[in-house]
Amino acid sequence: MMIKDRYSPKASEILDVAETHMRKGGFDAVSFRDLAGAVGVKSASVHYHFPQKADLGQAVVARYRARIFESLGDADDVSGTPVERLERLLTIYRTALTDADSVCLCNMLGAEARYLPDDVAVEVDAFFKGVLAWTEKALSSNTKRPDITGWASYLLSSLQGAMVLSVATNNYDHYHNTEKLIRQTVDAAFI
Amino acid sequence: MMIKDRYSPKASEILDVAETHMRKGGFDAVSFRDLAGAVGVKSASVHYHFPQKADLGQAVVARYRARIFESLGDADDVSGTPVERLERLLTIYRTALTDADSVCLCNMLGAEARYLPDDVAVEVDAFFKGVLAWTEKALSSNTKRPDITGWASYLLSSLQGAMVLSVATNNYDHYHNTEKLIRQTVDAAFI
DNA sequence: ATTTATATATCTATCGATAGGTAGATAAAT
DNA sequence: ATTTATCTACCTATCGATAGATATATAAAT
Repeated sequence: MMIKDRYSPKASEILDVAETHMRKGGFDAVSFRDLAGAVGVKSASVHYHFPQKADLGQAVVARYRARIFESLGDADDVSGTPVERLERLLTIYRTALTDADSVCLCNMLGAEARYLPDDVAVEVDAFFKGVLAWTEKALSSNTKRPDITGWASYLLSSLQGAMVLSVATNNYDHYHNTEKLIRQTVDAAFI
Repeated sequence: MMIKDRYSPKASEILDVAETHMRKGGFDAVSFRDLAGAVGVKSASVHYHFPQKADLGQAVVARYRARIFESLGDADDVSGTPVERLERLLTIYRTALTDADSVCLCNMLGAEARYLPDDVAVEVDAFFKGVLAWTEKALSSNTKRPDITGWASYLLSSLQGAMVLSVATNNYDHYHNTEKLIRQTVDAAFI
Protein backbone atom coordinates (compact mmCIF):
# COMPACT_ATOMS: atom_id res chain seq x y z
CA MET A 1 0.00 0.00 0.00
CA MET A 2 1.13 3.51 -0.74
CA ILE A 3 2.28 5.69 2.10
CA LYS A 4 -0.33 8.39 2.34
CA ASP A 5 0.30 11.61 4.13
CA ARG A 6 -3.39 12.36 4.54
CA TYR A 7 -6.14 10.12 5.75
CA SER A 8 -9.90 10.48 5.96
CA PRO A 9 -11.26 11.34 9.41
CA LYS A 10 -12.34 7.74 9.99
CA ALA A 11 -9.02 6.32 8.81
CA SER A 12 -7.21 8.69 11.15
CA GLU A 13 -9.41 7.55 13.99
CA ILE A 14 -8.54 3.95 13.20
CA LEU A 15 -4.84 4.78 13.13
CA ASP A 16 -5.13 6.54 16.48
CA VAL A 17 -6.60 3.51 18.20
CA ALA A 18 -4.24 1.13 16.43
CA GLU A 19 -1.21 3.16 17.49
CA THR A 20 -2.31 3.27 21.10
CA HIS A 21 -2.82 -0.47 21.30
CA MET A 22 0.30 -1.30 19.32
CA ARG A 23 2.42 0.71 21.68
CA LYS A 24 1.05 -1.14 24.69
CA GLY A 25 0.90 -4.66 23.34
CA GLY A 26 2.72 -4.94 20.04
CA PHE A 27 1.54 -5.74 16.54
CA ASP A 28 -0.59 -8.72 17.53
CA ALA A 29 -2.42 -6.76 20.21
CA VAL A 30 -4.36 -4.97 17.49
CA SER A 31 -7.33 -6.69 15.85
CA PHE A 32 -9.65 -5.47 13.12
CA ARG A 33 -12.68 -6.19 15.26
CA ASP A 34 -11.42 -4.24 18.24
CA LEU A 35 -10.48 -1.31 16.04
CA ALA A 36 -13.88 -1.39 14.39
CA GLY A 37 -15.67 -1.47 17.71
CA ALA A 38 -13.61 1.42 19.02
CA VAL A 39 -14.44 3.70 16.10
CA GLY A 40 -18.04 2.53 15.65
CA VAL A 41 -17.91 0.58 12.40
CA LYS A 42 -17.71 -3.07 11.35
CA SER A 43 -14.45 -4.89 10.80
CA ALA A 44 -15.04 -5.05 7.05
CA SER A 45 -14.97 -1.27 6.99
CA VAL A 46 -11.56 -1.24 8.61
CA HIS A 47 -10.39 -3.54 5.83
CA TYR A 48 -11.76 -1.01 3.36
CA HIS A 49 -9.34 1.61 4.69
CA PHE A 50 -6.44 -0.79 5.27
CA PRO A 51 -6.85 -3.96 3.17
CA GLN A 52 -4.23 -6.05 4.95
CA LYS A 53 -2.94 -5.85 8.48
CA ALA A 54 0.52 -5.11 7.13
CA ASP A 55 -0.94 -2.02 5.43
CA LEU A 56 -2.36 -0.90 8.72
CA GLY A 57 0.92 -1.49 10.52
CA GLN A 58 2.91 0.34 7.91
CA ALA A 59 0.53 3.28 7.97
CA VAL A 60 0.67 3.50 11.76
CA VAL A 61 4.47 3.57 11.81
CA ALA A 62 4.77 5.92 8.83
CA ARG A 63 2.45 8.42 10.43
CA TYR A 64 4.23 8.10 13.79
CA ARG A 65 7.56 8.65 12.09
CA ALA A 66 6.34 11.72 10.20
CA ARG A 67 4.90 13.20 13.38
CA ILE A 68 8.09 12.71 15.39
CA PHE A 69 10.30 14.22 12.71
CA GLU A 70 8.03 17.19 12.37
CA SER A 71 8.35 17.77 16.11
CA LEU A 72 12.11 17.31 16.00
CA GLY A 73 12.57 19.85 13.25
CA ASP A 74 15.93 20.50 11.71
CA ALA A 75 18.79 19.30 13.87
CA ASP A 76 20.88 22.43 13.38
CA ASP A 77 18.38 25.25 13.31
CA VAL A 78 19.02 25.73 16.99
CA SER A 79 22.01 27.49 18.38
CA GLY A 80 23.60 26.57 21.68
CA THR A 81 25.27 23.54 23.14
CA PRO A 82 24.68 19.92 22.08
CA VAL A 83 22.77 19.23 25.27
CA GLU A 84 20.51 22.19 24.56
CA ARG A 85 19.71 20.87 21.13
CA LEU A 86 19.07 17.44 22.60
CA GLU A 87 16.31 18.82 24.80
CA ARG A 88 13.81 18.61 21.98
CA LEU A 89 14.38 14.86 21.67
CA LEU A 90 14.20 14.40 25.42
CA THR A 91 10.93 16.28 25.64
CA ILE A 92 9.34 14.32 22.83
CA TYR A 93 10.15 11.01 24.44
CA ARG A 94 9.21 12.19 27.91
CA THR A 95 5.82 13.31 26.65
CA ALA A 96 5.37 10.10 24.65
CA LEU A 97 5.95 8.07 27.79
CA THR A 98 3.96 10.02 30.35
CA ASP A 99 1.00 10.89 28.10
CA ALA A 100 0.43 7.38 26.78
CA ASP A 101 1.94 5.28 29.59
CA SER A 102 3.74 3.17 27.01
CA VAL A 103 7.05 2.88 25.23
CA CYS A 104 8.02 4.34 21.88
CA LEU A 105 6.02 2.66 19.10
CA CYS A 106 9.20 1.72 17.29
CA ASN A 107 10.74 0.31 20.42
CA MET A 108 7.79 -2.02 20.80
CA LEU A 109 7.77 -3.02 17.15
CA GLY A 110 11.55 -2.98 16.79
CA ALA A 111 11.92 -5.60 19.49
CA GLU A 112 9.59 -7.93 17.58
CA ALA A 113 11.09 -7.02 14.20
CA ARG A 114 11.84 -10.66 13.34
CA TYR A 115 8.15 -11.56 13.43
CA LEU A 116 6.88 -8.43 11.72
CA PRO A 117 5.64 -8.13 8.12
CA ASP A 118 8.53 -6.82 6.01
CA ASP A 119 6.82 -3.56 5.11
CA VAL A 120 6.36 -2.73 8.77
CA ALA A 121 9.89 -3.73 9.75
CA VAL A 122 11.30 -1.50 7.02
CA GLU A 123 9.35 1.44 8.36
CA VAL A 124 10.64 0.82 11.89
CA ASP A 125 14.20 0.55 10.61
CA ALA A 126 13.80 3.87 8.79
CA PHE A 127 12.55 5.49 11.97
CA PHE A 128 15.61 4.52 13.96
CA LYS A 129 18.06 5.42 11.20
CA GLY A 130 16.37 8.82 10.95
CA VAL A 131 16.46 9.55 14.66
CA LEU A 132 20.08 8.43 14.84
CA ALA A 133 20.99 10.77 11.98
CA TRP A 134 19.13 13.63 13.64
CA THR A 135 20.85 13.05 16.97
CA GLU A 136 24.28 12.78 15.43
CA LYS A 137 23.71 16.07 13.68
CA ALA A 138 22.43 17.70 16.85
CA LEU A 139 25.55 16.58 18.70
CA SER A 140 27.95 17.65 15.95
CA SER A 141 27.21 21.32 15.49
CA ASN A 142 28.79 23.89 17.76
CA THR A 143 31.06 21.46 19.51
CA LYS A 144 34.81 21.24 19.72
CA ARG A 145 34.78 17.52 20.36
CA PRO A 146 36.26 15.73 17.35
CA ASP A 147 34.81 12.25 17.88
CA ILE A 148 31.10 11.84 18.42
CA THR A 149 30.95 8.43 16.79
CA GLY A 150 28.53 6.20 18.59
CA TRP A 151 27.16 8.82 20.94
CA ALA A 152 23.86 9.13 19.10
CA SER A 153 23.40 5.38 19.27
CA TYR A 154 24.35 5.34 22.95
CA LEU A 155 22.03 8.15 23.96
CA LEU A 156 19.07 6.93 21.94
CA SER A 157 19.57 3.46 23.41
CA SER A 158 19.43 4.79 26.94
CA LEU A 159 16.23 6.73 26.23
CA GLN A 160 14.55 3.73 24.67
CA GLY A 161 15.64 1.44 27.46
CA ALA A 162 14.55 3.89 30.12
CA MET A 163 11.04 3.87 28.69
CA VAL A 164 10.93 0.09 28.91
CA LEU A 165 12.22 0.10 32.48
CA SER A 166 9.63 2.73 33.40
CA VAL A 167 6.71 0.78 31.97
CA ALA A 168 7.95 -2.60 33.22
CA THR A 169 8.46 -1.41 36.80
CA ASN A 170 5.64 1.15 36.84
CA ASN A 171 8.04 3.91 37.73
CA TYR A 172 8.76 6.89 35.51
CA ASP A 173 11.75 7.80 37.69
CA HIS A 174 13.84 5.57 35.45
CA TYR A 175 13.14 7.83 32.53
CA HIS A 176 13.61 11.11 34.37
CA ASN A 177 16.81 9.83 35.90
CA THR A 178 18.17 8.77 32.53
CA GLU A 179 17.34 12.18 31.11
CA LYS A 180 19.33 13.77 33.91
CA LEU A 181 22.36 11.55 33.47
CA ILE A 182 22.28 12.03 29.71
CA ARG A 183 22.57 15.78 30.25
CA GLN A 184 25.32 15.18 32.77
CA THR A 185 27.43 12.83 30.65
CA VAL A 186 26.96 14.82 27.45
CA ASP A 187 27.93 18.00 29.25
CA ALA A 188 31.02 16.26 30.59
CA ALA A 189 32.02 14.67 27.31
CA PHE A 190 31.30 17.50 24.87
CA ILE A 191 32.24 21.12 24.28
CA MET B 1 0.91 -21.91 39.64
CA MET B 2 3.88 -22.49 41.90
CA ILE B 3 7.29 -21.38 40.76
CA LYS B 4 9.24 -24.57 40.29
CA ASP B 5 12.98 -24.64 40.11
CA ARG B 6 13.09 -27.98 38.36
CA TYR B 7 11.13 -29.18 35.41
CA SER B 8 10.75 -32.50 33.64
CA PRO B 9 12.79 -32.88 30.44
CA LYS B 10 9.70 -32.30 28.30
CA ALA B 11 8.62 -29.29 30.32
CA SER B 12 12.10 -27.84 29.96
CA GLU B 13 11.95 -28.40 26.24
CA ILE B 14 8.64 -26.56 26.12
CA LEU B 15 10.08 -23.67 28.12
CA ASP B 16 13.07 -23.50 25.78
CA VAL B 17 10.91 -23.08 22.71
CA ALA B 18 8.52 -20.71 24.47
CA GLU B 19 11.38 -18.50 25.61
CA THR B 20 12.89 -18.33 22.14
CA HIS B 21 9.63 -17.31 20.54
CA MET B 22 8.63 -14.94 23.33
CA ARG B 23 11.89 -13.07 22.97
CA LYS B 24 11.37 -12.59 19.26
CA GLY B 25 7.65 -11.86 19.15
CA GLY B 26 6.30 -11.25 22.63
CA PHE B 27 3.78 -13.10 24.75
CA ASP B 28 1.20 -13.50 21.98
CA ALA B 29 3.75 -14.97 19.58
CA VAL B 30 3.67 -18.21 21.54
CA SER B 31 0.83 -20.68 21.01
CA PHE B 32 0.18 -24.03 22.61
CA ARG B 33 -0.10 -25.67 19.20
CA ASP B 34 3.22 -24.36 17.96
CA LEU B 35 4.94 -25.35 21.18
CA ALA B 36 3.43 -28.82 20.97
CA GLY B 37 4.52 -29.26 17.38
CA ALA B 38 8.04 -28.10 18.17
CA VAL B 39 8.54 -30.62 20.98
CA GLY B 40 6.59 -33.48 19.37
CA VAL B 41 3.45 -33.70 21.50
CA LYS B 42 -0.16 -32.54 21.23
CA SER B 43 -1.32 -29.20 22.54
CA ALA B 44 -3.30 -30.85 25.33
CA SER B 45 -0.03 -32.23 26.66
CA VAL B 46 1.42 -28.77 26.88
CA HIS B 47 -1.60 -27.80 28.95
CA TYR B 48 -0.78 -30.71 31.22
CA HIS B 49 2.60 -29.15 32.06
CA PHE B 50 1.36 -25.55 32.09
CA PRO B 51 -2.41 -25.41 32.60
CA GLN B 52 -2.89 -21.77 31.62
CA LYS B 53 -0.86 -19.58 29.35
CA ALA B 54 -0.14 -17.28 32.29
CA ASP B 55 1.48 -20.26 34.05
CA LEU B 56 3.66 -20.85 31.05
CA GLY B 57 4.63 -17.18 30.84
CA GLN B 58 5.44 -16.98 34.51
CA ALA B 59 7.55 -20.13 34.34
CA VAL B 60 9.48 -18.86 31.34
CA VAL B 61 10.32 -15.57 33.03
CA ALA B 62 11.08 -17.16 36.41
CA ARG B 63 13.51 -19.60 34.84
CA TYR B 64 15.10 -16.84 32.75
CA ARG B 65 15.50 -14.71 35.85
CA ALA B 66 17.05 -17.54 37.87
CA ARG B 67 19.50 -18.31 35.06
CA ILE B 68 20.62 -14.71 34.68
CA PHE B 69 21.17 -14.23 38.40
CA GLU B 70 23.14 -17.42 38.62
CA SER B 71 25.39 -16.14 35.85
CA LEU B 72 25.70 -12.74 37.50
CA GLY B 73 26.74 -14.19 40.83
CA ASP B 74 27.34 -12.02 43.84
CA ALA B 75 27.86 -8.38 42.95
CA ASP B 76 30.78 -7.89 45.31
CA ASP B 77 32.68 -11.16 45.18
CA VAL B 78 34.91 -9.57 42.58
CA SER B 79 37.66 -7.17 43.31
CA GLY B 80 38.65 -4.39 40.97
CA THR B 81 37.02 -1.31 39.53
CA PRO B 82 33.28 -0.83 38.97
CA VAL B 83 33.74 -1.19 35.24
CA GLU B 84 35.53 -4.49 35.76
CA ARG B 85 32.67 -5.83 37.84
CA LEU B 86 30.24 -4.58 35.23
CA GLU B 87 31.85 -6.78 32.57
CA ARG B 88 29.89 -9.79 33.71
CA LEU B 89 26.62 -8.00 33.03
CA LEU B 90 27.85 -6.76 29.66
CA THR B 91 28.92 -10.24 28.61
CA ILE B 92 25.62 -11.81 29.60
CA TYR B 93 23.65 -9.32 27.56
CA ARG B 94 26.05 -9.46 24.64
CA THR B 95 25.75 -13.24 24.50
CA ALA B 96 21.98 -13.07 24.92
CA LEU B 97 21.75 -10.78 21.91
CA THR B 98 24.19 -12.42 19.52
CA ASP B 99 23.32 -16.04 20.33
CA ALA B 100 19.57 -15.64 20.02
CA ASP B 101 19.32 -12.65 17.69
CA SER B 102 16.70 -11.13 19.96
CA VAL B 103 16.32 -8.72 22.84
CA CYS B 104 16.26 -9.53 26.53
CA LEU B 105 13.14 -11.53 27.39
CA CYS B 106 12.15 -9.01 30.03
CA ASN B 107 12.66 -6.13 27.66
CA MET B 108 10.21 -7.68 25.24
CA LEU B 109 7.68 -8.52 27.95
CA GLY B 110 8.35 -5.37 29.97
CA ALA B 111 7.35 -3.19 27.03
CA GLU B 112 3.99 -4.95 26.82
CA ALA B 113 3.56 -5.11 30.59
CA ARG B 114 0.16 -3.40 30.46
CA TYR B 115 -1.34 -6.22 28.41
CA LEU B 116 0.36 -9.06 30.29
CA PRO B 117 -1.26 -11.41 32.81
CA ASP B 118 -0.50 -10.07 36.28
CA ASP B 119 1.57 -13.06 37.32
CA VAL B 120 3.87 -12.58 34.36
CA ALA B 121 4.16 -8.82 34.80
CA VAL B 122 5.14 -9.33 38.45
CA GLU B 123 7.92 -11.67 37.41
CA VAL B 124 9.24 -9.17 34.86
CA ASP B 125 9.13 -6.40 37.45
CA ALA B 126 11.12 -8.57 39.86
CA PHE B 127 13.72 -9.24 37.18
CA PHE B 128 14.40 -5.57 36.60
CA LYS B 129 14.43 -4.69 40.29
CA GLY B 130 16.93 -7.49 40.84
CA VAL B 131 19.27 -6.48 38.04
CA LEU B 132 19.10 -2.87 39.18
CA ALA B 133 20.03 -3.90 42.71
CA TRP B 134 22.90 -6.04 41.44
CA THR B 135 24.25 -3.24 39.26
CA GLU B 136 24.01 -0.67 42.00
CA LYS B 137 25.97 -2.96 44.27
CA ALA B 138 28.54 -3.66 41.58
CA LEU B 139 29.05 0.07 41.09
CA SER B 140 29.20 0.87 44.80
CA SER B 141 32.04 -1.28 46.07
CA ASN B 142 35.60 -0.14 45.74
CA THR B 143 34.78 3.32 44.51
CA LYS B 144 35.43 6.73 45.97
CA ARG B 145 32.50 8.29 44.20
CA PRO B 146 29.88 9.23 46.77
CA ASP B 147 26.81 9.47 44.56
CA ILE B 148 25.94 6.59 42.30
CA THR B 149 22.20 7.19 42.47
CA GLY B 150 20.59 6.53 39.14
CA TRP B 151 23.64 5.11 37.42
CA ALA B 152 22.40 1.54 37.56
CA SER B 153 19.13 2.59 35.99
CA TYR B 154 20.96 4.62 33.36
CA LEU B 155 23.39 1.89 32.38
CA LEU B 156 20.81 -0.88 32.33
CA SER B 157 18.56 1.33 30.20
CA SER B 158 21.28 1.86 27.65
CA LEU B 159 21.99 -1.87 27.42
CA GLN B 160 18.32 -2.73 26.98
CA GLY B 161 17.82 -0.01 24.40
CA ALA B 162 20.93 -1.01 22.49
CA MET B 163 19.56 -4.51 22.09
CA VAL B 164 16.35 -3.13 20.63
CA LEU B 165 18.24 -0.84 18.24
CA SER B 166 20.40 -3.77 17.18
CA VAL B 167 17.47 -6.04 16.40
CA ALA B 168 15.36 -3.29 14.83
CA THR B 169 18.11 -2.13 12.47
CA ASN B 170 19.77 -5.50 11.99
CA ASN B 171 23.06 -4.18 13.24
CA TYR B 172 24.79 -5.39 16.40
CA ASP B 173 27.17 -2.42 16.23
CA HIS B 174 24.66 -0.50 18.30
CA TYR B 175 25.15 -2.93 21.15
CA HIS B 176 28.93 -3.15 20.89
CA ASN B 177 29.18 0.60 20.65
CA THR B 178 27.00 1.11 23.72
CA GLU B 179 29.15 -1.36 25.64
CA LYS B 180 32.21 0.68 24.73
CA LEU B 181 30.68 4.00 25.73
CA ILE B 182 29.39 2.53 28.98
CA ARG B 183 32.95 1.57 29.89
CA GLN B 184 34.12 5.00 28.85
CA THR B 185 31.55 7.00 30.80
CA VAL B 186 31.75 4.83 33.88
CA ASP B 187 35.54 5.06 33.86
CA ALA B 188 35.25 8.82 33.57
CA ALA B 189 32.60 9.22 36.25
CA PHE B 190 33.81 6.71 38.87
CA ILE B 191 36.86 5.82 40.92
C1' DA C 1 -31.67 19.16 -16.39
C1' DT C 2 -31.24 14.47 -16.66
C1' DT C 3 -28.86 10.47 -17.16
C1' DT C 4 -24.71 7.62 -16.56
C1' DA C 5 -20.66 6.39 -14.33
C1' DT C 6 -17.29 6.26 -10.73
C1' DA C 7 -15.61 6.63 -6.10
C1' DT C 8 -16.43 6.55 -1.17
C1' DA C 9 -17.79 4.35 2.79
C1' DT C 10 -20.39 1.47 4.93
C1' DC C 11 -23.14 -2.85 5.77
C1' DT C 12 -24.45 -8.23 6.34
C1' DA C 13 -22.84 -12.59 6.14
C1' DT C 14 -19.51 -15.76 5.85
C1' DC C 15 -15.02 -18.25 5.23
C1' DG C 16 -11.11 -21.23 6.85
C1' DA C 17 -7.62 -21.06 10.29
C1' DT C 18 -6.21 -20.69 14.71
C1' DA C 19 -6.53 -19.31 19.56
C1' DG C 20 -6.78 -21.06 24.58
C1' DG C 21 -8.86 -24.51 27.04
C1' DT C 22 -11.36 -29.03 28.59
C1' DA C 23 -13.16 -33.94 29.07
C1' DG C 24 -12.15 -38.43 29.14
C1' DA C 25 -9.51 -42.51 27.62
C1' DT C 26 -5.09 -44.93 27.71
C1' DA C 27 -0.75 -46.80 29.03
C1' DA C 28 3.31 -46.95 31.72
C1' DA C 29 5.75 -46.20 35.96
C1' DT C 30 5.67 -45.99 41.07
C1' DA D 1 -3.94 -48.19 43.29
C1' DT D 2 -2.14 -43.90 42.27
C1' DT D 3 0.55 -40.75 39.72
C1' DT D 4 2.60 -39.23 35.48
C1' DA D 5 2.36 -38.18 30.85
C1' DT D 6 0.37 -38.63 26.90
C1' DC D 7 -3.45 -39.17 23.55
C1' DT D 8 -8.12 -38.31 20.76
C1' DA D 9 -11.70 -35.43 20.25
C1' DC D 10 -13.95 -31.47 20.91
C1' DC D 11 -15.51 -26.71 22.52
C1' DT D 12 -16.16 -21.69 22.11
C1' DA D 13 -14.15 -17.51 20.75
C1' DT D 14 -11.55 -14.90 17.86
C1' DC D 15 -8.45 -14.10 14.08
C1' DG D 16 -7.61 -11.87 9.26
C1' DA D 17 -9.90 -11.71 5.14
C1' DT D 18 -13.50 -11.79 1.35
C1' DA D 19 -17.96 -11.50 -1.34
C1' DG D 20 -21.65 -8.96 -2.45
C1' DA D 21 -25.25 -5.51 -1.39
C1' DT D 22 -26.35 -0.71 -0.35
C1' DA D 23 -26.52 4.19 0.12
C1' DT D 24 -24.49 8.60 -0.98
C1' DA D 25 -21.85 11.80 -3.20
C1' DT D 26 -19.42 13.71 -6.95
C1' DA D 27 -18.33 14.06 -11.93
C1' DA D 28 -18.95 13.52 -16.72
C1' DA D 29 -21.82 12.84 -20.76
C1' DT D 30 -26.14 13.43 -23.01
